Amino acid sequence: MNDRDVTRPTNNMRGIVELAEGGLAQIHRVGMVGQLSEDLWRRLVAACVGTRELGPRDRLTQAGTKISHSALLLEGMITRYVENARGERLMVALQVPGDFVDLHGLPLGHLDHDVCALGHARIALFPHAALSGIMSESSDHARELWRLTMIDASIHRHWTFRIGRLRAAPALANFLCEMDLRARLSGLGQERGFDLGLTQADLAEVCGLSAVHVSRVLKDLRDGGLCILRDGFVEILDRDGLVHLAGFDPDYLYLPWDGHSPTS
Amino acid sequence: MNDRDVTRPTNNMRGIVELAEGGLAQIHRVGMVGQLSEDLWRRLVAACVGTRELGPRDRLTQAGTKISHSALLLEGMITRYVENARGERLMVALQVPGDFVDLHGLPLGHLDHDVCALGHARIALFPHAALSGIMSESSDHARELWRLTMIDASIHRHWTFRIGRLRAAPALANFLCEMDLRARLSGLGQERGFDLGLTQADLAEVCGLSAVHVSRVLKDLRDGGLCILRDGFVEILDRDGLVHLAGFDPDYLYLPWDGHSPTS
DNA sequence: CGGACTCTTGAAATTATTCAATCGGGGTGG
DNA sequence: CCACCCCGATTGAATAATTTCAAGAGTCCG
Repeated sequence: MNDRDVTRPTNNMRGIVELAEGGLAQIHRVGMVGQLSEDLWRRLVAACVGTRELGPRDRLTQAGTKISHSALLLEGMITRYVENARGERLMVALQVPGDFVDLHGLPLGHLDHDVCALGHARIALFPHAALSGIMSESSDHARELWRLTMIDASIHRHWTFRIGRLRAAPALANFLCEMDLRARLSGLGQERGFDLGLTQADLAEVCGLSAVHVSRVLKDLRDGGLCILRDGFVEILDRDGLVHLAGFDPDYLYLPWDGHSPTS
Repeated sequence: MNDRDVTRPTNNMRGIVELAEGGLAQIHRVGMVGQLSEDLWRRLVAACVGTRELGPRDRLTQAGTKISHSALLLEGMITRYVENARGERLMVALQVPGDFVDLHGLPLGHLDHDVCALGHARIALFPHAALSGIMSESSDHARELWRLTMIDASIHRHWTFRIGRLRAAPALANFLCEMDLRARLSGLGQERGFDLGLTQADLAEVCGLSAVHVSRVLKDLRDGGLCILRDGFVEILDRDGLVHLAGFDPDYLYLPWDGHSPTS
């Protein structure tokens, strides 16, 4: 219980007045949106109505609330989590710069989960009306946006697999491998490691473990010379060893150079 | 190991010659596709190139293989599962009649997981080219199809939550509640219960448990007067009790009458 | 300095897995 | 027809994995 209470999101929604107009020039392409066509990207930049700053644990969206905009993460990290009536909670996704955070809100209208910032974050906002306009102009663009959300769904599937079939140590290693790769793709992260803004309690919520057990497993990874997590920074000591322990295979991320063509 | 080997899928792909042409009249609308607009449904029926019969454990699609058609499940049940190089395996979705089985293959081009029939199943096939045509004619239709896949993703999230945060008994109860509801929506399933074509080993793969433990937990549910699973049929004795144990809330299924409008 | 948060560690309890044996039903080949 | 075998389910016992409870150390910050 205490593990959970300490990370409750705040409800500092920050008014629309704080939108930074003219921030469009600051929208650079990294990570996932780098896969989009030039033409779609230009239209997205034109459709952006501004950026917004989020502080730690600021909630962006709440389950069940209708939404009219979708957000692209520019800086920082954002978590999406499911919580039931009993307060049991699990993170079901983690977004890095270049990820759309709630593009699925466009076809769905409202979300089934909450969305909140982990540390400081900056997002770009796109009105659903404008996105719908882009979709109706070009079905290729519609498919590109659809595809982004389907990669997100693929990641969901592998998170399910990770939690359901891997033991604590391989599961944590697997998660760290995924984030190491995604962080490097989004411009964060170097050969040495990457900045994962998570506490051990957060990691527990990602992997369906208790915070205490995460502490023990991280000690094992550390003692095993695989990686060290300190102050939110994951230092990779033995990437091959980590990948092997995790049984990590990045196919599910649908990276553009993985030998498959994206569409038929 | 043995638990897994016994349920290995067969590779009886059944040739395209077995397509039952003119089976279009047999495509009735149940379950999820009942949410689609009349107009889209008509176009889908026109785009269908036939139906196909699948036997128990027949594999429909394999991870990594390019696909050119998507399938709508008409009868029976189909499972989607993730498997890693070590043979560890987990079911990540279960489809009932009225569900599109691999519509996400349209924007993705190939799947990250395997798809196979549980018992006997019948599917309707739609060429991606025809579906792309439907999408380009109407962005409303594109959005409807997109929405179906996003509900699928929502279910993924809640499967992750179930496995990551619920104990064995609540998790199994939660899964049974979901399938009870979805089976009734797809025309299977009565007040008394529903036909879930799963063995205990299958249930273990759904909930990330061992088959032995599933057996024990089912005994507890039986002894507790909640439900009885026999020969694949789930008899619901105390639906409220089951829902309570599970902490089940069906919001994540985005049912059309749940008080939210589907789109903005 | 106090308070909140994070991490660590030990010990006990709980939960789930593994191993192993058994039992019954349904099919199959002799 | 019957013996046999495979599969699914069940149960016990031992083991392993993980959680919970509890205490304490270090850090940051007002």
